[in-house]
Amino acid sequence: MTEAAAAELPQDDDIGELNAIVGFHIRLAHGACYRHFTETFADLELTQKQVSVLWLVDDHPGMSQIDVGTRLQMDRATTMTIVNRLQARGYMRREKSATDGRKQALFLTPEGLTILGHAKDAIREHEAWLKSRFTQKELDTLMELLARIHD
Amino acid sequence: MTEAAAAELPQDDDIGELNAIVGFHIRLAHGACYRHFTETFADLELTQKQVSVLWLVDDHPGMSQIDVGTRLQMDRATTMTIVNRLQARGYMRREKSATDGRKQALFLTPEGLTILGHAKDAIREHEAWLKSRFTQKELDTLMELLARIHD
DNA sequence: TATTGTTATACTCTATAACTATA
DNA sequence: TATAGTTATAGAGTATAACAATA
Repeated sequence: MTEAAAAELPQDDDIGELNAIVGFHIRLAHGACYRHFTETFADLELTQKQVSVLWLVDDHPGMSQIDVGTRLQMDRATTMTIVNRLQARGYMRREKSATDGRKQALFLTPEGLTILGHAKDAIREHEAWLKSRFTQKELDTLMELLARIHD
Repeated sequence: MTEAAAAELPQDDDIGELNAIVGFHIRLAHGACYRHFTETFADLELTQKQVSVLWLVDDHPGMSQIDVGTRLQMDRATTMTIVNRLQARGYMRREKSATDGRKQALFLTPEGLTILGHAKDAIREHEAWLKSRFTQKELDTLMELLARIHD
């Protein structure tokens, strides 16, 4: 790099006015998490959303797709594609709901339970990476502030 | 919903153990921002990433694609697709760099400057929505904590 | 050799619209 | 009428791999 260019671009990570935009920092932080998550889960071949759905359905066996979508803040159609993928891989099954014929009841298969176990191990690793830069008090603050955005 | 089902699913937004995962809150907060941003920018038909690139190139005229990618934490190929789209819409142009033949120098067109002006207005609206739930001190804290994740 | 841009390719998330079945 | 699931479709971001041009 020439001296003129170096003067023009003082630091490699200088983002100028964008630095004052809150939404921009949320986006960058999310991107960093996304990339680390993808690396951590490369062997399991699971995405953040897929793990969230597996975890949630394991917590609430028999829940409907619309419920999954509501809790994870996804559209019906978006939920559909994710459940389809998990079902195609043998991790989840659909059953007609006994109480409401419009709904499908979702359950993990034994294979789904196994992969969720591995996923939770990987999540612990991923969370440790994320938490390493904060004190517990800072983590509590961060989660409380983030919750105000998505609630 | 039956009483049994209501007991099974106490709250529509109960996400169980997932609530303790930091990465999950980042994802949800990002999703909420993403959706509000998309609504706010529906008329302009610009995405978060597109606005970021326009803004950054306006701040640093003549910067290269690799620089854009580094600062916004994107892959070379990812940067490529976004710049292609902005160029196809007439908002940005490429010039061969005078100092390094491998690089392209990026500039906004007059149309790009105009749309960026409108985008900055929309950003103010979006940021106001985001900031409305925080005090200034909380905002400072939030941005500082988020920066520790993406730096 | 390393860097930058480019092209081709692929996958996931996201959503809208329209249709079917059920409440 | 409203809700839930389904299908089709499309756009955007993300990345890897391979290649060309340049440093």
